[in-house]
Amino acid sequence: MTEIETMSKAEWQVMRIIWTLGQATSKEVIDILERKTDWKSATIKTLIIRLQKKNFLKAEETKRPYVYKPLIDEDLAIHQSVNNLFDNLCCMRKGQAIKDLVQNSEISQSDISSIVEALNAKAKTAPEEVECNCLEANLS
Amino acid sequence: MTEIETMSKAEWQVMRIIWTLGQATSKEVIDILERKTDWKSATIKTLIIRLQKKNFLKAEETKRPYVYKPLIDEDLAIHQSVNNLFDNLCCMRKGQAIKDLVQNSEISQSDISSIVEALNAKAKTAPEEVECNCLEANLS
DNA sequence: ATATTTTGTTTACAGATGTAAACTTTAAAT
DNA sequence: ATTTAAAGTTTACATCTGTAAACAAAATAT
Repeated sequence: MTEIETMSKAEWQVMRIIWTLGQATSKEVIDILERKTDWKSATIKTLIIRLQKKNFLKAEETKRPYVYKPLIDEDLAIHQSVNNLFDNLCCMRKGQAIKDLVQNSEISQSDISSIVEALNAKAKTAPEEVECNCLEANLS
Repeated sequence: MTEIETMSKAEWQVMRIIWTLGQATSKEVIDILERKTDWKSATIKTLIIRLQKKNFLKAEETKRPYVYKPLIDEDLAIHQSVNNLFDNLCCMRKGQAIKDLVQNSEISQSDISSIVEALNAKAKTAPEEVECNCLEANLS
């Protein structure tokens, strides 16, 4: 199976800026992150370089300063990260974890409706109980 | 602020077993993980030791073999991990991320109801839109 | 044209993580 | 009492991550 490159916490901060702007120069990223964090510009440069090595970013090198663009879709990255974390959890407890998340996150009216809808659909075939498989040989 | 010790992916596997059993000897953990993974027993021993150093586990050392017990509640650990990850995300996208999670997780009927209830409560005060703050100086 | 500033690349280094062998101490078997 | 087996501790080593300085190349200012 292909090695899944993961994004570190610090790298997430860089990606969020570039996703939000669509593309950005290193200066733009540095200016924003210097306001958000106490990282030195050198640190942010390192993160940009690592993100390129991991193929999360590419530099448009036709002219200086380079313009950095995302190579991965934000929603896909979120999907992968979140599912990767949930793979660690006892499947019996994922429901509670989601509830906890709902209670601790700001969510818009339309997202709330959308989640409720997904839950209603899910209820049609959901099991009464989800069994813990933490001791089983089975991968997951 | 107190340094937050985090649990690595491999360490999660160990903790899940001990949480599920309530307590366990290293042999029990090793037997189960050798069926689940291709880790050598030495690897699992290392994980147990690291978990003790991080204060996630303690050994009952009154008699051999030691009995290892969790020092952190499973739900609390899940809460911390999940929220830690969600802190990385653009707040505008958390709703979608939760929906995605709902669709990709097995959830029991009762958990579904419970989440719907939480969402209904949330809807009472939820904003129409959640603004992206990825470029703001503000922490988080 | 040269000095200076900006931007990009290399090198650095400590701590965390995955992965495990080697060693030590204790308990069990002969 | 000894040998052996099991359990626990130390050491090891590569890669990843946080954090950044030093260096090189290009662009800008003088």
